Amino acid sequence: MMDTPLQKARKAPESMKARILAAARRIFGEYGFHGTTTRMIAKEVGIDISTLHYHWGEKKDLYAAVVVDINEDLRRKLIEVERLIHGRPLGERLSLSIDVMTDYLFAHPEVSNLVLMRYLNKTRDDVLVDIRIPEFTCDIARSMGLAADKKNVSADAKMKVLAVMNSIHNFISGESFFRSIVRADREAYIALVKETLNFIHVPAFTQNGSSQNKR
Amino acid sequence: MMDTPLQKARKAPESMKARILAAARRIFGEYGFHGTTTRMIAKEVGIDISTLHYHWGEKKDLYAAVVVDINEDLRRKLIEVERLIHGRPLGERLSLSIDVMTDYLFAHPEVSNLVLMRYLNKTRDDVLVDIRIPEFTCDIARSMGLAADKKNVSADAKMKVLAVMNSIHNFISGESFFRSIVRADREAYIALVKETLNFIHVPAFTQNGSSQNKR
DNA sequence: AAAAGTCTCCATCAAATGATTGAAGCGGGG
DNA sequence: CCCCGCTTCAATCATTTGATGGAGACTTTT
Repeated sequence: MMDTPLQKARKAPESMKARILAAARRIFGEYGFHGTTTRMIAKEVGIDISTLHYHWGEKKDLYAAVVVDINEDLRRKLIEVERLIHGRPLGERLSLSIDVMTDYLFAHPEVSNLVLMRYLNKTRDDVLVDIRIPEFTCDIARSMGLAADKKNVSADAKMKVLAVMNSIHNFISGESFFRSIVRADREAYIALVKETLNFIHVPAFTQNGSSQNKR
Repeated sequence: MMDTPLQKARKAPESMKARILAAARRIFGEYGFHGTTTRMIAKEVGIDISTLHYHWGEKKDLYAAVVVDINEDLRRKLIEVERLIHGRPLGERLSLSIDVMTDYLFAHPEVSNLVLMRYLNKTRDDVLVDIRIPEFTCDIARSMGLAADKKNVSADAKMKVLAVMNSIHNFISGESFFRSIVRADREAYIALVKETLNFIHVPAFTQNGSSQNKR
């Protein structure tokens, strides 16, 4: 006997609220805040817009939840990476971080999209969310040996971290665009991204003058 | 005797069509395609929306015109930079390019914004414009000595150029955000950006292995 | 000075969009 | 079995938004 649509939804392993959030991540990540309509998200989940509003309230509240969600994911991943690279020499730390973060972000491109959109696009209705990037930046700076502790990080060190982070996000978010330029399939493109990121960043951080951080 | 509003507009040095385009650059650059309404642009110019539609037709046509406009500006600037750096050694070429392009883009941040948005945000209504980035990429690759001619540029070389270009655009577009992180005023931030870009990119392109391009 | 052309605005429309309301479906506890 | 809370949806509302028509102001042409 067939399930009614309602029963089907009930049986879903994820709650409706979580399913909406997941869909919102994808759509907001693809089209941005103003480019996304609540109807687009509802359609992606296969529900009515009133159900969406029932669970999340206003559009901007849902968007705020999405931003918090991806920030949490990003934080978890960064902690994981920090553990992984602990104790290795700087060049290796950087190379490994690039490798792991690139793989992660290619699997979750909406993270890069939303991070980048967050400081590129202004939003007419100001959505107030605590963005965690400043905090992450300090963490990474310490982890890369650019600062002694995460409280006292120089502007210079922060800028270097931002440069590395952004260059990764850029290649993820611009995938479709850049792939058409270099004419590569997905796999080849990912390899190219890693190669390029290593080419650009490793020499800068391992050159003489910052080699005291190597160990 | 006071001029009527109409007479005042007539006397404007720029044509109404050009004024609308200039305002559209700013607003589209700030809020993106969907985040911008024709009313916002009209208000910025101080005119009625019907006047805007009279000169430019549909919203997407105006947006397309803006993209073409910034691409033309960017092309001109790149040619200028190419002339400026001609004949110098690679490290100097790169450093000088960063300096000049950074100054230019900080004076016209909507250029960076629109370029980045172009390959980040999808647009619901597909605006079809020939984006010139692929062409620029090849030009710069040749200019940087990464390719013999602009017809045969390897994927590898293109990726390196894209990495450099994007890192500049990023620091311009994210100015307000990044400045709050590093707590710098505009002038100090610009200096930090140049310093960071040189720190990141110069070693990569002047290290042993690519020094044959140094000449 | 009349006519034609150009440009601008006011009023208005139709569609899209964010949001709400009330009714109905569904499941669990009495 | 029936009530009750939780969830979902169809219908609907109010506002925003892209776009247009027509009248009026100004300039140029005749």
